Amino acid sequence: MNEQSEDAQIPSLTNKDVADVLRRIGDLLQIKGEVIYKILAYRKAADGLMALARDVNAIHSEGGLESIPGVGKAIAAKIDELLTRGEMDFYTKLVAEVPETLAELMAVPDLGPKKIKLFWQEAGVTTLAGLEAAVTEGKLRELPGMGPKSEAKLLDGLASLARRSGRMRLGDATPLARELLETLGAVEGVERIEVAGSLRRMAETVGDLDLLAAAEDSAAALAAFVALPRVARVLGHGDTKASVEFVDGTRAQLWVHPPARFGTALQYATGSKDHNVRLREIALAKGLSLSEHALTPVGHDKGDGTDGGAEILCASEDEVYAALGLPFVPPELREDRGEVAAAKADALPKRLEVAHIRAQLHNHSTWSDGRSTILEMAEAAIERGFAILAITDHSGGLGIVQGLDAEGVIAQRVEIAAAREAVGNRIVLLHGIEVDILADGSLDMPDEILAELDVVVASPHVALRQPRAQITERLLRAIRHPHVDIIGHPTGRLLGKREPADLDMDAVLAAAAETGTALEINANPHRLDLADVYARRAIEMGIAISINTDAHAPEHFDFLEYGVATARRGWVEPESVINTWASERLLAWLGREKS
DNA sequence: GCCGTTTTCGGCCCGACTGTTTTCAGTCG
Repeated sequence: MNEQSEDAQIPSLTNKDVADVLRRIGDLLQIKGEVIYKILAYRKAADGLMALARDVNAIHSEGGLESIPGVGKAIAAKIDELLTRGEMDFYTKLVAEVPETLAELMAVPDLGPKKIKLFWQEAGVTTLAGLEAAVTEGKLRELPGMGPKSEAKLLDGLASLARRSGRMRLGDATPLARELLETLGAVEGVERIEVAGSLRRMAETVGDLDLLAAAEDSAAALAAFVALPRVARVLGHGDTKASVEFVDGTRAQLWVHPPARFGTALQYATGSKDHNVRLREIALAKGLSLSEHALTPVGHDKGDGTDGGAEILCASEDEVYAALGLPFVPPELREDRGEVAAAKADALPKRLEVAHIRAQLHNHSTWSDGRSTILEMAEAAIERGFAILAITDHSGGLGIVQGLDAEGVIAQRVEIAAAREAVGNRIVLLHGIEVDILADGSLDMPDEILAELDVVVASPHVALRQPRAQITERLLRAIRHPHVDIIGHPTGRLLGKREPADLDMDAVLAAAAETGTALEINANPHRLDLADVYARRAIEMGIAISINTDAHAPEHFDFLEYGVATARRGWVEPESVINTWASERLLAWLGREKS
C-alpha cells in the first residue's frame, strides 16, 4: 500500500491534478509572453503524466520523477515541491503576477495568449464573464487588431464554449464520422475519404472530427461539407480545408488534397503531433523535409516551381513510412510512446484484430438488466461467429439492478440448460456471473455457488469514491479470491461522467500478476476500462487481458471494435487476450486452480 | 525547459485561414 498523506494537511494529488497544474503553468507563461519552447515543455510534461500507468506519488517516493517522459530536472523539482508541501513556489509567484483565471480564457475558440494579454492589460479582463461584459460594452473595440468581426467571433466563441460539453466519446464519434464519410464520399470528384486525427487513432475521447478527402479539385468536396444539413456555422472555408460546427456543438473539419499526395496528408492529419515530430526528425536525418504535401529534399527550392520533380509524393501512408525506412505504424500506436523506436527495430506489437476475438465472457440477459433472453443472446453470438458465450448476470446487491441471489443462480441453470439444448454444438454456452465487489471487499454471492459457475467476473459498482487504501484493498481481496477469473471494468470510470476510482494501480496489477486473475478491457464506449496505458503495463507484467462488450443486448456486441482498439493502443498482442484463445485452452484456463 | 545513433548546445513544424491589415499578426492543427 502506498504510504502517503501522513501529514493530513497535504491532500493527495492524482496524476491528473499534477498535470493540470503543469498545463495551467504553460497557459499562464504563454499569456505572460514566455518563450514558446518553455511553454511546450510544461505541456509535454503534463502529457507525460497523463500517459503514465503508475501513480506519480509512487514514482516520486522512489525518486524517479525524471524518468517521466518530458520531465527533466527543473520540472521534477517543481513536482517534488508540489507533492511534498502541497504547494509550489514558482506557481505561487506566477499567479501573483498573472491572474490564474486567465488560463480559462484559453479555452475560448479563436482566442489565444496574445489577445488575452491585451484584453487583460488594456481592459482589465481576467475571467470569462469579464470577457463577455467587456465585448458587450464595446471596451475591446478600439484595441489594436480588433474590429467588428473579431467582436462577433468572441461572442460566438463564448457561446460555443458554454454549449460544448467537452470531448466526444469514441463510441459517439465513430458512427457520426461513418455517416459523414458516406455522404462526402459520394460527392463528385472525391476519390477517397478517411477519418484522421484522434478518431483514427481510436483515442477514448475525441475533441473534434477530422476528415481527409482525396480529390483533384477541392471546391466541390468543401462546398458539400459546409452545406451538410447538420452544420450550424461555418468556422472557416478556404481552398484546401474548411471547418464547421454542427448543431450539437461538435466541430469537424475537412481537408482536401490531390490523390497523389493523400499519403503524406493522411499521415500528417492523423498525428499525433508528437509522433509526427519523430517522423520529421527521421526524415531530416535522411535529408528530407516531411510535410502534409510531400517529402522534399532539404534545400529544395519550393518557391520557384521549376524544381518540383525533386519532391517525393506519397499516395498512401505505406509509402510515407517506407520512404523513411520504417514499417507501417498502425494509427492506434501513434502517440509517441515508443512506437517509432519499435518500428525502427522492427518490434511493433502483433496487431490484434476484432476477428481474433472468439469468446465473450461478460454478458447480461433478462435475468438481470439485460434486454434479451439467454437464447437470444446465444443466437446473436452465433451469428457474429463467437465460439464461446458466457452469460454473467449481475448479483443481487446492486440495488438499482434486479440481480440474482444464490437461489436465482440455481434457478437460472434450468434456462441455461435449455438454451444449451437449443444451440447444440453451434456455440459453447457458459454459465457465469458478474458478482459485485461489495464495499467491504467481500463478494455478493456465497463461495459454494461461485465454485460451481463456469466464469466469475467480479466488478466494482458501488462505493467507488472510497479512499485509496480502502478501495484498493477491496479490489485486492477480489483479485485474490480463489473463484474470481476476471475483474470487470476495474476502475469503474465512466468517460466524461465519473472519474476512475482512486486505486493504487501498482498494487492492483501486482496482485493480478501474482494470482493469474485476468483484468478486463470493458469495450462499452462509456467505460473503455482498463484504459490503454494500464493495459500496456498489465501485459508487460504478464497479466491476462479479457476484452468483453458487457453486452446487455445483441447490438452491444458491436462495441467490440472499441475494446480491441483500446487494447491495440495498449500494445496488447492477441496472445495476451484470453478471448482469442482456442476453446479448449480458454475452458481449461477458466477451470484452473488459482495460485 | 527538455533532449541526444544529429548535438551536453542548439534545436524544438510550419502552412492555412481569418481579419485586420496596406504587408501582417494571431490562431489553429
